[in-house]
Amino acid sequence: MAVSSRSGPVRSEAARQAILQAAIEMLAERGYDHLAIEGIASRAGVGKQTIYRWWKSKSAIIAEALLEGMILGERLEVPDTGDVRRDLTTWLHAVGEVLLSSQGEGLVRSLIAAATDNADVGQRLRDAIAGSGSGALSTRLAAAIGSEPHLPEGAPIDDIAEALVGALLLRALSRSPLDDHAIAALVAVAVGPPRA
Amino acid sequence: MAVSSRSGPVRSEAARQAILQAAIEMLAERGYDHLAIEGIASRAGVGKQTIYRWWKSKSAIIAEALLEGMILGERLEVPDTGDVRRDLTTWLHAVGEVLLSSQGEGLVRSLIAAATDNADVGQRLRDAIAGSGSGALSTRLAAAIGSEPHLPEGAPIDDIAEALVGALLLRALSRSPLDDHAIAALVAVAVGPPRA
Amino acid sequence: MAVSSRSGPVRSEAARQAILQAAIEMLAERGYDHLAIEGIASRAGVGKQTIYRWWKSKSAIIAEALLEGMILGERLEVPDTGDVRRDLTTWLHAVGEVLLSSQGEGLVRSLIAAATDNADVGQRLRDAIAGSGSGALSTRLAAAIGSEPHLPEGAPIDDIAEALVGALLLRALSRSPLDDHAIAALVAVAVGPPRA
Amino acid sequence: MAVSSRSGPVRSEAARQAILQAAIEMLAERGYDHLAIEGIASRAGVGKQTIYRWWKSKSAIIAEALLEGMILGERLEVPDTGDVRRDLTTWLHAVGEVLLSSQGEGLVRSLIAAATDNADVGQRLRDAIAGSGSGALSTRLAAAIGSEPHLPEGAPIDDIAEALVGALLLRALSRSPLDDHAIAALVAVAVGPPRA
DNA sequence: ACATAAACGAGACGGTACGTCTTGTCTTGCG
DNA sequence: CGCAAGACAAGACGTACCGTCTCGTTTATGT
Repeated sequence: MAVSSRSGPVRSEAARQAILQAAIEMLAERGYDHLAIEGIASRAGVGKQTIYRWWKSKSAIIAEALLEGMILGERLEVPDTGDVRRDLTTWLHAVGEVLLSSQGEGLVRSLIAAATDNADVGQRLRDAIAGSGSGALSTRLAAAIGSEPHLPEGAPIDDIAEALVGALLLRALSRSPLDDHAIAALVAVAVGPPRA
Repeated sequence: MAVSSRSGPVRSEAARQAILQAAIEMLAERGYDHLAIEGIASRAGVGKQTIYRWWKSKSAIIAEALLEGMILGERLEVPDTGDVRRDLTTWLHAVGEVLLSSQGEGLVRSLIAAATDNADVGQRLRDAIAGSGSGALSTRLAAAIGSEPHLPEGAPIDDIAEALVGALLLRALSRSPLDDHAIAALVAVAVGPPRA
Repeated sequence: MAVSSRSGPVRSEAARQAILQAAIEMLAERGYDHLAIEGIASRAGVGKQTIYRWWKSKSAIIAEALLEGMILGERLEVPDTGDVRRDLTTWLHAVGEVLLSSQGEGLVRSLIAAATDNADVGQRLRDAIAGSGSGALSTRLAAAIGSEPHLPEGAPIDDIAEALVGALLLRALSRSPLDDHAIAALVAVAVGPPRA
Repeated sequence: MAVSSRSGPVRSEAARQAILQAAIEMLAERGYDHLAIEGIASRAGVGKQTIYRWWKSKSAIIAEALLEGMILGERLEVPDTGDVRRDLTTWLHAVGEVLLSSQGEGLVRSLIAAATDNADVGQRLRDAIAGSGSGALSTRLAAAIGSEPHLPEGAPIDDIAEALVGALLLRALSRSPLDDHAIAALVAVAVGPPRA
């Protein structure tokens, strides 16, 4: 004898998808602070009220899109060849390219801007990159425990990952290129100086 | 025998100061994205055109105020007692309080938001905290070279400082509190695990 | 079986009225070129966009108010006692007072200024005064056909009316008072010299 | 032993001419209400203060240019062939062309707009057209006294001229074309119906 | 099947802020 | 001391969005 609470139509999944899709497209195109709810509604073919009914702010839309993996996708997975220095180096090169690419330039900063007024975005941004899933940075570092000077048993894996990601954000904010030298230095910070 | 390039009135220093002052006050009060140029002009008793004549955007105003030390001031200097672990711990406690305080909450995120559309702000933010002046983090770490496991001769001081600051920004974005455990972990990332 | 062309909210008649009312009040108070759209919006308790949505310029607002009879009203009707000379004289005295009165001073010139960038205003201004409704000048002259030297069968009634109104506008522009002598002369121009 | 009343340079005639010239050019190009004092100063190569020092408003500049004959020039002189009907017809055709021409379109309305906030402009506008110099309308009508039905001895010449000019202004304001029919009607108003 | 009622698209509304333009005054240094 | 140049406080311009609110239409239940 389950009772339904009300009659009438349910939330339109098509509208939800269209909104998220329009949001991430326009985020990439115009950046977070030229992203307008009216623009999203118009591009998604949706009334503004449909957005306001389900989300509190535009940052909440971004947070949801981020959670669904619609933004960063799998572009930033850390490889695992067994050699953690090589893997980190490879990954940092990939990240560096995203930071500089025409589509990524601005995207990362846009996400930071979104995080600025929505803690969820910040958390999901951190989890998505440093987090503990498969392909995530923490996981990769954990697998290397014992093999590098800075990664003894009990090393603060999560904090190392966080510091690494933080350093990348800082570079994104100051538009410093992530060149070979910087990459080597970051690897050294994370796992220790190369053996002689 | 300097020659002046033109005649006519000269930039009003009083107006410049009033604008910067009004900007940082309102930044602290209302956050970066409720900071309005009209509001700054009105609070500074200045015409809008006087702002647009000299700055390209509100983030440029913040960048200039930051450069003049009107925002972070000397609140974030790293102490130097000779014991780098103790000094970092003390400093991180101070930073943690700024991040949580009613006046600092939002201020750091506001600066990040400003950095989001102005590379200068990002650079000055980094320099102001990680930079190499007296009382700056890099300087303090350099002084400790040789005394800690992660700080041998040739350690990538600047990158360590950057990673530390980045980690703090990331915590600011995700509103993670900077508790004793996190502080200890960050110290370990920077200078290595405590000796037995 | 009329079909509506779209769904959604409908134009607010209250806002429209408030805008027209505010516009004519401020026109009388401050004159056409100190009439600001922002001022109208503010006095009408309306957003600026609500004005721009429906009118192209401030002169279009004046044109509409004029069309609705909100400005000149019935102040300028030509009387009809059967004696066209007496009627014109009476009417010109009334017009002269409007031109000189504190509320009319400026109002007529303001309407001329509005006509300056909106043909509709010019047309409605002409129609409202010279036009062919009941109480209008043309009508009164037509009724007098055959009774005066300049008004034989086939006289160019409309052009006489237009010339008369034009002469009044020219006096308004040059701030020449409309004294008894001028009135008599204008009557003579319109209907001919008095009989001996 | 003439004494000068003060030291220092004297009003620059070159600047005065440049200002008047720039003003009438821009008046023709952009219309009275897009005519900006800054624009005049800039085009004339003059400081704004030099304008404000000598004129109270932009309409005063127009008034002065009008007085000097820099605007209407001799374009509107009434011919005198001895046949007043023909002369008026010719003149009205010329006026009609000015009203419709690309350079005159707007110019007349601009002058009306200027008259709107400067009685001098109105007066000079009337005098320049209806006035009593050689080639002026009143003069031409006076010469025809006795030869036409509406022009007996003692006819109100000045008022007829004024009514005619007023009718033209009204047509300029309402953008009514001055076609052959209208011209014939105006001639009839001024001098009476054509003889059978 | 029908009534109910929520979700929808559209978009008008009162507002705030934008970045630009112009006003009239003031300031500086040249001639 | 007149002038060209131009900074200044003030404030209106017309545009872009905000978040709320009405419309009229379109579904999905519950009766």
